[in-house]
Parts: sequence; C-alpha cells; structure tokens
Amino acid sequence: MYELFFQAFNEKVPLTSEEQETIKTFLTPKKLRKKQYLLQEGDICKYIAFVEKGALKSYVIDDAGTERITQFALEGWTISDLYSFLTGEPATYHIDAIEDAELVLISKAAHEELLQKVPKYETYIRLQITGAYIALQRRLTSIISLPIEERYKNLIALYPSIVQRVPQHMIASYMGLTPETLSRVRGRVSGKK
Amino acid sequence: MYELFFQAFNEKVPLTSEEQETIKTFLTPKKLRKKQYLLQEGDICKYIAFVEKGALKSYVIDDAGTERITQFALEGWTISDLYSFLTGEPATYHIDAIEDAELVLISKAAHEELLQKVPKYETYIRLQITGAYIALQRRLTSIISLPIEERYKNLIALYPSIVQRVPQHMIASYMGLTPETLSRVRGRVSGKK
DNA sequence: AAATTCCCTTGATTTTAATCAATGACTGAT
DNA sequence: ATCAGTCATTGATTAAAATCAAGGGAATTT
Repeated sequence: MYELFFQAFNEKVPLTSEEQETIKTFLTPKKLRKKQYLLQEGDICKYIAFVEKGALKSYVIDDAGTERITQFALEGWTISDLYSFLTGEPATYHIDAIEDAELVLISKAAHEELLQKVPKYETYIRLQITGAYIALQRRLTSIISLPIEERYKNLIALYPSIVQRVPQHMIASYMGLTPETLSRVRGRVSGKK
Repeated sequence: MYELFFQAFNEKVPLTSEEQETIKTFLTPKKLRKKQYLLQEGDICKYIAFVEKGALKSYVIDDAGTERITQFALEGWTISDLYSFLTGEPATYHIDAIEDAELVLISKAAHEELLQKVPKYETYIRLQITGAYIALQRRLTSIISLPIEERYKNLIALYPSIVQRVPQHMIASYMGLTPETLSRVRGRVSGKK
C-alpha cells in the first residue's frame, strides 16, 4: 500500500524505513468511483490527495454554467484546493474523479503534525509545491505567449498521457477553449505535419 | 538595511535576533536602475531577488517579438526564474527594472547553505512559494473562467498598486491582451459603473 | 524651448474563436 | 438488442479581439 506515494517521496527525499513507517500512520487510503466528488466548491478542503491510481480533475463553474478545468491529476500527482486546505476557508474549486481512482489522503491534522515531527516531510512538501509552481508558471507563460496550436503541441509533448486518457472536451476546457475550436485546431495540427 | 525583507520574513516565521544576524551574512544588496536587467533569457539565474524598493517585471519575448509579462514584483515581493535558479539550466525569462529598484539577493550557494543551517529558512521558503503558487493558480483560473472585464476588475481589486504604478501597455501584456483592447475594456468598465 | 520618445486612445478592417445547429460514432445501461 | 447519453466533427453565422492606422498628450532629453 502507498507504493507510488513513497516512491515519489523517496525520489525527492530519501527516507529510512522507520521514517516511512511513521509517515504511514498519518495516511488514509480512499477509493473514488468515476464522477464522485472529492471536494465541492463551498466545502472546506480537508485533504491533500495523492493519486495512486486513476485520474481526477479540479475545476470551477463559470457564469455560463460551463466547467473550466484548472488541473488534471493522474498517477503520481497530487491534487487539492490548497488555499482552502491551509486556511480553512470554503473551497473555490470542485475536485472529482475522471476515472475510478485510489488516493492517499493527508488530512490537515496529519499535515501539521508531520510538519512538526518529520523534518523530511517539510522538505518533501517544499519540493512538491516548488515543482507545481514551476509547472503552473510554464502553463501560464504558454497561455499568454503562444498561439493555440503551439499550446496544444506543448501539451502533447509535456503530458502525452493526459491527452491520451482524457476526453477532448476536457482538454478544451483545460485550455480555455470550446470543444469545437479544439477539434479544428487538431485538424490543423495533424493536417500540417 | 534589509528592513522590508526581515519584516516579511518575521511575519511568516518569527526569528530571534541571532538567527536574523546569521541570515544577514548570506544576503547581498543590489541597486538596479530603470530598464536594467537582473536576468536575461539564456543566462543562468543566479539569484532570488527580494524587492525592498522599486518595481521589476519578468517576461518572455514571443515569436512576433512582443514582450509578454509573466510577473510584476513591487516592494515586498520576490522575483526569480526559479527553474533556472534551482536546476542551473538557462533561464527562459527576462527580468528587468520598471523603476529604479533596491533588491536583496540570495545566491544559489547562500540558498543551499541556509536550507542546511537555518531550519526556519526552509519554512520561510516553503510558505513563500506556497503563497506564490496559490496566487498563480488564482490568476490562471481567472484567465480561463472569467470575461476580460472581470479579470481587469479583479486585478484592480487584488493589486491596485500595480495598476496604479505600471504603464497600461504592461498591464495589457500581463493580461495577454493588446494595449488597444485593454484601453477599450477600461472604457467599458468605467463607463458602466 | 524645442524635439523626441513614450503612452494612451479612437476608428476602420481583418482575423480568430464562440456560438448555434446538425450529424454520426461509440459506450454503457437496461 | 435497443435506447440514452456521451463525444467528436463539420458547417454557417455571430461576436470578440487583433491588427492597421492615425492622432494627441505628457514626460524626458537635448
């Protein structure tokens, strides 16, 4: 249990087996069926979720009632509404399962105790969030500086598994486009090359 | 010296005066004139810069040769090409001064030694980057889910000092718009209210 | 003080993406 | 096996932003 989680952890910060056992006592496994919510807007986000298996997405609903996807999380990724988790304020994002999923949950209490008791946990979190920050910065830069076709090619290059596994209308939502527009972009991209 | 830096640090993680003195030995002050570079694309990013005074921006140049601003940093903010800083790879961003500025620089060597020697520094960095991540996530969410007018209003509400101090064509660049479009958006926003 | 550069606005036109609408393929459930 | 729902594509039209172009202030330089 928690294989992938500890694999990812050890790659960032190598753990002794005692440390690993300590950390284990703070983790909770959870399974989620496709379409089930992990978090709904307005609720307090109680967990950081690490994806052992399956796929989730986080999103907001815009004024027109359309789902706007802010993040995907496949195996090995972490997902949460971090602001809500850290502050206890109501969540601004929804999170649900795109596919049946197995998660490793870290509760707020566990998170705080781990930060106190296991120095390597703080390092893990720091590195984790640094990686997430850099990825987000890249995504934002590509949105404001590249034409749509290039953004789509980048997405394929960077996250081929997302493009393969996730329905296209979700990719469109993630890119801030309509499904029709993405379909035409795909036509142009594959036609041209 | 370093007043604002330590004020920001202490707000996140309170320091004893000894700790503060230790950290001081790792910091370097630097002044930058308006339009001077702190970093150019392709160079290795050697510093994390904290802004004591003045204003900087980071940006990329797109295929059409247009500057696309990814971040502003006013007093109290931190700016860097974090990926380049951490990995030693060539920078993808330019950073320069919008106004004459006074900075506090943390070099790579200082950063690493501080992480080793001063546990509170790691906590500071963790909280710092967490805040930056949350801010970036908000910005991205507003880009993909809100109409331009709302995005502009949000920007004014969240960062009034940026909108006041920075020329409008830079705000346009930051929002991924042309200056003409932003000008018309402003007309609509002020006309309507 | 004059000249130059920078900055913002406004108008006309073109380009791009969104919307509206319809169709066919595939999926899953009963 | 059928029916409902999901999903992607394509076409026609509308809406929005970019581009092209020009002008007028304000600030900075000489």
